[in-house]
Amino acid sequence: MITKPKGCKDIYGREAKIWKYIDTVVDSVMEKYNYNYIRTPIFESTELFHRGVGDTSDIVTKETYDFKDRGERNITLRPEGTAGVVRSYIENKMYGELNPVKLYYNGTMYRYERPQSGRERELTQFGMEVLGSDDPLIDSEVISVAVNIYKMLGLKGIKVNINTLGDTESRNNYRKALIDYFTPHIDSFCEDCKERLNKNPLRILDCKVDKDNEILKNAPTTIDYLNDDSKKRFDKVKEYLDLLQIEYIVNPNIVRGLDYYSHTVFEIEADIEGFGSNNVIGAGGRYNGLCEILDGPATPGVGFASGISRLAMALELEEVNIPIKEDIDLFLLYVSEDEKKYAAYLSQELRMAGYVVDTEYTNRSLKAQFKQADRLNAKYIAVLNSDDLNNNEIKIKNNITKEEEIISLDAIIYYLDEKLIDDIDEHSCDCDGECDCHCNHDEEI
RNA sequence: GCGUCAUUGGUGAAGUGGUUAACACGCUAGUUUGUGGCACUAGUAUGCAAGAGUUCGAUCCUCUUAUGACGCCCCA
Repeated sequence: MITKPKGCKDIYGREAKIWKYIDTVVDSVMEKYNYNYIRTPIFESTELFHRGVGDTSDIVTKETYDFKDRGERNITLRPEGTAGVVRSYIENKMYGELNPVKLYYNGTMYRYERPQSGRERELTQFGMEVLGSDDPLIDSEVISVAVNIYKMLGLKGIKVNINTLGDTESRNNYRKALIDYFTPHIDSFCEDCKERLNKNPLRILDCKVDKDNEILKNAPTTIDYLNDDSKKRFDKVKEYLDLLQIEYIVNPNIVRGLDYYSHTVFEIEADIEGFGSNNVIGAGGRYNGLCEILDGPATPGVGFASGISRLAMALELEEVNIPIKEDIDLFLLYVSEDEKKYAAYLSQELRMAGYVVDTEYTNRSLKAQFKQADRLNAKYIAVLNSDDLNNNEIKIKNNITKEEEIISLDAIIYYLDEKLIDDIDEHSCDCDGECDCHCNHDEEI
């Protein structure tokens, strides 16, 4: 048997519907904030990611899907969305357009990782990038978009952690201060932290092993090393977040691994039982240095990304009421070939008129067809009977109340119209629109 | 790259070094004569992830590989 590659997943059935629902919410919120959808290639020149990420971490050396194509070009499957979007911004000279450029994407990413909770080799992320503005309001807006998407989805227990790394100067000073601070005490830390000391000292701050180490608790924080401009900037971000009524926690241990990050960084957690060791559902930050690294004009940027798979998991764990259509309007049953032909004709007519109609395709017994109709949650069923059809009539049955009526074939659309509109009025998610379930009470998705 | 545990049918799974791999759900068909969902009956793994080894004999023991779940490193 041929199986899917390691760390990949087939999304189908109910799960696929949840994914699609998340996509619709993402689209609608992004559109309201006037972000434009962008699709960039799933693979890019290897150099794009190598340059963007630098060679300090394991990312480039062991965690990307790299290959040579038949033309000997070095290709990498995109491991994240930002680099491709920024490349596109530069290559298409979007900096000459109305700025800032506000973009969002939604697509698959590829990381050569060992699969575990919330980690797959093929993952789907949506994200957003704003290029061409250094205004702290944009930082706040990006965070608020993220939070509002989660709220619209119906997630509760959303926690925003923010921090600032300051500008390059502040960041470098801080890094140096951290090394100076930890070096005399490094023996009391775990082996991994000893490794991190010179490679990536910021990572010591969120070490899982040493999280209770007293020395760690008294470590210098980024905020102590901010220069005045950076400090003011961070205050502004917080001020705007307050204004937007986004709750947040300043968490000095939030860091980003890569050098191009500066100023605002944030992670959004969802407090959900059974979510594994890592409950971060989205993260982002400002990357004012990236555009230049990629040979573009110096352009400030800020972005955010979130994995769909974990969001879907979160929605299921929280038992969020998701408006998923799980029924059909009408199921047509038949026995003879003539009736089958009429079923084919009628189902097409009704589908074009806007109804969700299904019928029998495997020539099963009538009994089996009734079962099938039930499994599909058909609201109405109709057994096509040649005698009725010859009289220009059809027997249609409400599959919930079991009421049966014989109506004229010509009237079937009017009949369904009337009946199904009634049903829609009655539709509710048991909360009468008063709770925060965010389900759509007026239309079905 | 490292570690722990796992892998039996469409599904949930029981089970044992020795001829027919339990039970349940599901599915298909029949009893039912063109109005079902109940009930009853029948059918539904030539095989216990793959390969190699130990053994008279292995689904069960050993090794290797693959995949999965979870964790470490890393985390864009």
